[in-house]
Amino acid sequence: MSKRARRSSFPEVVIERETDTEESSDEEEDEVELENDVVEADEPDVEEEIEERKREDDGDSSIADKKGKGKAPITISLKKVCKVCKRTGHQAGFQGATYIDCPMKPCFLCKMPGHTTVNCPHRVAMEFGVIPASRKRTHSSLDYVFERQVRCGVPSIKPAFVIPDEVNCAVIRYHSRRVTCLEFHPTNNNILLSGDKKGQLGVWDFGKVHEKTVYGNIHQALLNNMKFGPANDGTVYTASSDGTVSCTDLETGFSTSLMNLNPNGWQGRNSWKMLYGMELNAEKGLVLVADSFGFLHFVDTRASSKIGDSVLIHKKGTKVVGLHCNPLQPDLLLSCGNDHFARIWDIRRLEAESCLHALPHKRVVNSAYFSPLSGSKIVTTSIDNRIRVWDSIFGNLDTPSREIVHSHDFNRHLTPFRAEWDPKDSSESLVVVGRYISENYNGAALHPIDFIDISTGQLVAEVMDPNITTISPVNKLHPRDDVLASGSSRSLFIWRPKEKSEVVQEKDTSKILVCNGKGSKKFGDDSDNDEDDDDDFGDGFSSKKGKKPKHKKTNIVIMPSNSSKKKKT
DNA sequence: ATATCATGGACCC
DNA sequence: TGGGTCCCCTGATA
Repeated sequence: MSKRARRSSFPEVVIERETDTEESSDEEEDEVELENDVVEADEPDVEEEIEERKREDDGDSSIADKKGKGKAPITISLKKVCKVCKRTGHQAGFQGATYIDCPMKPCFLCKMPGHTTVNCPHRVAMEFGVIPASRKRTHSSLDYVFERQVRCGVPSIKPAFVIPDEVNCAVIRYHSRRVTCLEFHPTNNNILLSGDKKGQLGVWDFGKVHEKTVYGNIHQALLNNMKFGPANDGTVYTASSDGTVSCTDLETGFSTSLMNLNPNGWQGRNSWKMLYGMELNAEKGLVLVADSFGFLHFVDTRASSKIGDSVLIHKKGTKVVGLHCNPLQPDLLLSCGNDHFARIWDIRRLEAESCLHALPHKRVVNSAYFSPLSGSKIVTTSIDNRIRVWDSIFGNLDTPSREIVHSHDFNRHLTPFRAEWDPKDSSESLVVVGRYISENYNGAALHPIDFIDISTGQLVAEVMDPNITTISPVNKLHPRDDVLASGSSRSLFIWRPKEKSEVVQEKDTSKILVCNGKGSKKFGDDSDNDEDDDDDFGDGFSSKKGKKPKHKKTNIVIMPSNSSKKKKT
């Protein structure tokens, strides 16, 4: 009790010397256990003790003598130490399902010093975790023009957003590594393609749930991007960190390599080229693909070979992570990368330094997309935890027209977060993006998927499922249906609006597939009687944080990986 | 319950 | 500019 009271009286940043009696009695106990080996005299304060330990580590002579007397060196942990800043007096980490930030670090959400996530103004606000920065140039002449001449053409009542907020079906541990990208089939409404870190390509008919295929022979490393062939929707183009672009027939899995940037194999990391962003130009029959050294390459789809010279489009030696062509003017190319810029190019006049606009960011830009219908807006996701909206008509592109603070931190073990447009939203304002930071939902730490109205900066909806305890960085909204596909770790989820899914659920009873041999072993015995399988989804769902999630009754079908995946090699 | 690891980018000099 | 070091809300596996 006294500990807690004292902590709450702390100033936010300063840590006082440890003089608390209760704490020091703890220390003494520890020291007794340590046989008074290291700290004997007057109680030094903690920092001094740490110093002493350091000196010991460095082989300070007097301590070394002590060691020489046969006593084993002892590392003491007098107090609980913050795992983030290694100081005492506080601890960062989960308390139940709530994460306590280290007060010595800048806010984990907005990156500003002086407060933590718990009392971050961007979290305390109504929008809860998402708040817009104030609009720039609020009374410019452009705004006046917009209000007078354009607003009247825009329907005054925005159509209500339909949010797919309930998991309708899923494949648990579909992939053997984390999902890196998702793509809906352009004509078949129930087909979802997924790429993973290993380079495998998944084809899933989520209408039939069980119909799924994994092609494992296309790439050797991360499948970073894919696009359907514009002329033939039975083929898909893929770009990978193995440095190749492939074209794969979805029926047969037969795949041809169109380009290989590492023809001589592994020559060290300084020369190994990886492909990230990819885009198609149907008109010209081109695949545009960008590598990890800042270069853009062209592949002729008809000749199946690289053509033309590569062009440096981002700072030399930095990764270009995203490419997107303007939906109305396909010659306009948007690129983004690790040099903290998103850039707009005209591919008809493309050469180094020829970019039309450079959109500066504070950190790496994970993604940059033109708005899907008019192409007049741009949404970028940057690892400074901000989503930026740039307006090419009503803004000057020098500064974003809006910045939205949103938790989507970089983590080397996660697929980078990307805010994705809703292609069905005629107002071009709805965006979906996964959230990194967790929230305590009835005792479970969950990472929701956020729907943000970028015209207001407001959080329209946050969707989560108590059974999805992992972060969902990969999300895609269906081009025609009210469906959200999300990739979370190795699993895929299909979300639909609640009412609709309940109707469907009555008809079809097997909505969740559990793959992977180990998972299936645990549940293999129950696989036949899917009447009362409401205990668990599979061990991919077991929660580390907080209490085990309780959830509604769901039917589970367990498919051992070797039988369910017809892996073509 | 707990330890280990995978391994990209920031940041510092 | 390049090498060394650090890393927090992971997630799978031992």
